[in-house]
Amino acid sequence: MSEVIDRPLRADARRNRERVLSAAREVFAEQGRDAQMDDVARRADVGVGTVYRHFPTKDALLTALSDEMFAVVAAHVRTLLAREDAWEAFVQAMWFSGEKTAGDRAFSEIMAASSDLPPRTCPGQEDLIVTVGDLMARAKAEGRMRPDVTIDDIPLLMCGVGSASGMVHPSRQAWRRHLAIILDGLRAEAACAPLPD
Amino acid sequence: MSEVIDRPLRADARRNRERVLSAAREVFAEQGRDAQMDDVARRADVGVGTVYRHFPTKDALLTALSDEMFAVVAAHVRTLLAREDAWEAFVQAMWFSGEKTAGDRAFSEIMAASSDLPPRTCPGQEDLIVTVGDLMARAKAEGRMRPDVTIDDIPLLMCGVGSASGMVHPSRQAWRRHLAIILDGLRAEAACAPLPD
DNA sequence: TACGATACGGAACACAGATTCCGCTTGCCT
DNA sequence: AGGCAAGCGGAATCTGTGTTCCGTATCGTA
Repeated sequence: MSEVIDRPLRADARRNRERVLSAAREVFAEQGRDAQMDDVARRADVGVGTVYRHFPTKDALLTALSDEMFAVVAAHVRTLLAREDAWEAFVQAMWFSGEKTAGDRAFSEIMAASSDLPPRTCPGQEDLIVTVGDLMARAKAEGRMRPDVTIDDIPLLMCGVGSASGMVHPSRQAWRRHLAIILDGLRAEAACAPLPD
Repeated sequence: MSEVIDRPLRADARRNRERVLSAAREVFAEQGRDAQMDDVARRADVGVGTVYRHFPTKDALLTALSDEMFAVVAAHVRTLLAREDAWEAFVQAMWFSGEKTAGDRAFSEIMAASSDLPPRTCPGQEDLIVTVGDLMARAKAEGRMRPDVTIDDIPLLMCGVGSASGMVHPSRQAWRRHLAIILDGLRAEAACAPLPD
């Protein structure tokens, strides 16, 4: 057992940690997961060494950012649970996720990552699954959502919206059209045949 | 002007070129565009040098494969033009593209590539655009397809299906559910509000 | 069969980008 | 103010891959 007593960070260290995180958010959102650690350091106005002091590896940094993203989305969606109209709440949840996903290249890439290691789950992600699952159950009960969709289909759909969002397209924000089509396809009336499988 | 008289390849060279192409098809389809040239060479049972003799660069190889893919899809879709029912033909075209895209990781990655260079176009791709565009126009005229979709939306949607197809999902071939939802969302009756933009 | 041109294999090289290392600086505590 | 552990910067290192090079093998022709 190594002693994991995390003594409070020194003031400058705490500050730098924040700088690194926020620089990383920007850099990875813009350039995707292939952005370089040096860029992050430069944007944070800090040496690479400092980045590595706070995040032992590039992957750790990306993981931190991704977990954070999930947490943000999960928190927002949780506030939608109170809505009377579950279908409407679900739709809002999707738009919010889309907004976040389409605006963050690294995040969509990470979601799409198929090859990578056993798919790790973070609290935010689990929370999201539960919350959205709840909305879906209610929306189906309302008769507004097609009954054959599953919570498992949602990450897939959002991942699609995210990865496509970087493509060239006459209209910026083409992802909105993409998501609108999907949402229309999820309505109860849209189901003209049961989903395969 | 350099003399581009391409004398016929020597017999063994022609054979090797095929081997390389077919190995590359497999390797890149399985592992995505990050697969290594060495792997391609090994699978083709050939030295790396040989791979490079036929394709001056990894990118050239990927481009060749991608062009080929577009050509295959375009050719198939072209045969659908004869169908009476344009909406049905369009649906078939989408399923065929999905089949091809979902089965080829590198291809979906290339389609999703946003950062990469000015988006190059190959004959197959242009043909595809024309052909699918025609089907769409007719399907709209039939009153079966929502009028606010554009040909420009299609690559986006397919790209989404492709990138999501690698995700973990209880059902293999989850991409079929994904595409089914999108197709339902493209029907004329599904449009409950015009697409954004 | 012999010869020259083509093609081949794969070790060696080059480069990019992640990660480490260590002498120097700075915050915190007495 | 002084001491020192915690942090910092960024040059140097290490590693994984694309690409080149050249001696050798093979093909096609006379």
